[in-house]
Amino acid sequence: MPELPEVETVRRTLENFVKNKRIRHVDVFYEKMISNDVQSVLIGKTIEKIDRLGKYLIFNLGSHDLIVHLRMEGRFFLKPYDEPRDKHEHVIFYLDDFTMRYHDTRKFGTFDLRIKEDTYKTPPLSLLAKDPFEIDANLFYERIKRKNQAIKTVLLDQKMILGLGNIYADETLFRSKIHPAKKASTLTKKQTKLIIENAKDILRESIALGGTTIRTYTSSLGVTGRFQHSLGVHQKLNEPCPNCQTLIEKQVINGRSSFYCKTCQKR
DNA sequence: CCCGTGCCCTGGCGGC
DNA sequence: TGCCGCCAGGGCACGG
Repeated sequence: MPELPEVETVRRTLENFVKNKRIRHVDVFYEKMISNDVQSVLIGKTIEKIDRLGKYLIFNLGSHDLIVHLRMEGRFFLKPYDEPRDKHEHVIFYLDDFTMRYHDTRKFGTFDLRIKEDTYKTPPLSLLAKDPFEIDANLFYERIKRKNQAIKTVLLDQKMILGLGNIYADETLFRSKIHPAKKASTLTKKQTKLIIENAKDILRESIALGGTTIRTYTSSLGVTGRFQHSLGVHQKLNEPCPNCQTLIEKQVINGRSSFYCKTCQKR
């Protein structure tokens, strides 16, 4: 599941190859992903650059932006024009001299076209909070105090704090020694600041290692992340805690699997 | 407004 | 070996 570090890795890698390339043609094999009118706008546009906001990629096409969310399994591959289509390739962009193909086994990914002026003024991007690098700790604490949800749920809420998904939320709470089911409103200011600092550290470390390659999600373009070797608790049910050897437990919180050490992480 | 639930989708896995 | 049912999960719609 690509979170901020994985999406940043994709952005950096992909931009190297497709920057200043023109979209000559687009084939869509799953209509729910891109509608016909969107498709026609894309043709003839040049990919000027690729930005990222949280887990969204923003392809700058001059007058328009194409906003892409990879969700769980979305990936881009670069292939020659004549390479046969894989059954999970749902959108093929024919660029100047090769194709950029959107591959997504679960078809959860999304494409949204906006005229440039609207990109950051309209949903989904207009609704997003700031990421851990930009967020104001005092304001975040004020908002967290009024939340009746578990802190894990709050960290996954992109309107509260941007860029964390299930992996990095679990790891942030582990490093902060806070139980994922702890009510957000009971956190101290000190704990809130600790969460932000640890989230920054973890995201930075992961970006430096090319993200996390776990289970379903491997990046494309030959990039294999290495942060999975740094994980403390996520997906480590019944493995010993790296701090105290207590076996890692799992609890479903608001429908999301949450891994934690019951000894290190206080409720 | 706030919060919880179900949905989207399909490969992979456990159980028999 | 084969088949069935269930699970994973980010964001959003919906309902209490």
